[in-house]
Amino acid sequence: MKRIHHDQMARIGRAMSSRVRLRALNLLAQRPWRVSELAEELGESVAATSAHLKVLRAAGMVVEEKRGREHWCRVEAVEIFDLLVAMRRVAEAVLPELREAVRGDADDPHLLRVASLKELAEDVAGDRMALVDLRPTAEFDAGHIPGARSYPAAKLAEADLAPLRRWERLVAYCRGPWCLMAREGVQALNARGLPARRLRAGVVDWLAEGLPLIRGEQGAATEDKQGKEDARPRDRGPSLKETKK
Amino acid sequence: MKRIHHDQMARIGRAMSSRVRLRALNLLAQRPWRVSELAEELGESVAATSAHLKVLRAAGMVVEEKRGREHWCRVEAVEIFDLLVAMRRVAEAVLPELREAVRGDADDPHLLRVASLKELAEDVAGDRMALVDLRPTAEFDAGHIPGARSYPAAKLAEADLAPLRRWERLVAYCRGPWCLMAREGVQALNARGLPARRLRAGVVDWLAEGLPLIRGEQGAATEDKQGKEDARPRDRGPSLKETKK
DNA sequence: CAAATAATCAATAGTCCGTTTGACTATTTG
DNA sequence: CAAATAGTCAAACGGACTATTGATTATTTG
Repeated sequence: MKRIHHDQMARIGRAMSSRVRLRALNLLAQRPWRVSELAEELGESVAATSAHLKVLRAAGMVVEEKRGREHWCRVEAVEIFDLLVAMRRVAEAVLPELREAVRGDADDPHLLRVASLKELAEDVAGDRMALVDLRPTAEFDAGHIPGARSYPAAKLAEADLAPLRRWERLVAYCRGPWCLMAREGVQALNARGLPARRLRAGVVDWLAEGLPLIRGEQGAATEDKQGKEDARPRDRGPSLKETKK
Repeated sequence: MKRIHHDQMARIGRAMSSRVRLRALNLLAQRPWRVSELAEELGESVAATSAHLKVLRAAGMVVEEKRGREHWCRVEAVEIFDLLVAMRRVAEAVLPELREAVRGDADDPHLLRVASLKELAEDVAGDRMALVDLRPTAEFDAGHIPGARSYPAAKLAEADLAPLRRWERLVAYCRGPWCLMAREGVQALNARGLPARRLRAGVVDWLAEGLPLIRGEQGAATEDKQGKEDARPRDRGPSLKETKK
């Protein structure tokens, strides 16, 4: 009886034992993706991506929904956000290379040191600080930290930053602690005279803390809001529909 | 740069992608073990166990210390307890077989329904309830829930249960939610007229909640405390000593 | 209905895992 | 120092994993 349980749990471990699948999971934690879209972002072939998604689905970590000829994949179980954070914490605590990277991060003068995300939420709610979401529009729309403004890193150069100049404290976040966009985005903001700092946490950390996200566009940032209107919102539904054994 | 991080994290996933390694991790979370001792408990050859431990060490999840000709292995990073719990929660939420097992568990009349472990800690501290640790003595000595009394499941039949008769509420726990000892132990206690219930949580859950364990024997339960005096205490030290690349 | 699109599937080849076996190293004990 | 003990290591074998290729299915569009 005991064996079965660990056998099952090993499927979760296996799902998270590949670089590609972990990257995919992190992307899927931001918003639902189509298979080919994901493949492109990952730099993998569609067939390979499809196979990886099959493993993730078999482990129940990703759910797929067919819409016409497109297959939309998403992370559904909220427990997975906790797992991703717990795993990252272990990796950062235990693997020499990552420990060093974390130590280097701590020296980054652009990094915001924050006691807790809840406290940050209060600062934002009290308008004592502006929160900038650097992720692509589709990810912002699928779910962002309350009060955040969308300034996609890719379009920062042409963005009108005037609305941001009235805050003394400016904090930017993106997909997570290892995401390059935040580093580059913060530098770009600084170069344009804005005192922005980088938040290590992303929406995954936010959800793992039990804090709520806000869905839907609200942009107001880049005037051209670009297509992507088909990016369906994250649906934190009651349960997974199928795991197709 | 991003690739490296996910590559590293994948090592953690890989370490947890095998049934045997997961069982080993769960045992190592209870107390430090010697290699051959672990091999026997797992029902695997020493060589195979050694190989698995090598993987776990490479992932930084287990540390080894040589004492004479014996190699003692243990889980050192506290973050790992969180990870084990998070992973179990995902597995139970997402995998059909385990969801069913959990549902079945909920119907178990012997299962204690408890709001939070902290509340349980208060009940035990206030002497409104007795806590019984069913694990082997060595594991109890390496770390147990404060207030728990050691009644190893293996020796319940010969144990003197008289000291337990003065409580109306009796709760037993063991290695974790899937451990057979708790089920059998609770039945044995009930058979002998004690109104014991089973606690789903084990010491891993306890630690993941940030609650403290107590170390050292205090037995008083079975008069013969059996050898095992060499089982060294869990050492929640500052960091891992080496990962030997 | 034919063409185009989105994705899966099946077969293949190369790689990586996990176990076993027997040899080897280090340490203790007589 | 020889024998016993505790583990690791190297080779080998079978099985599983991953990426690629080309074929196949389902759906939409013209």
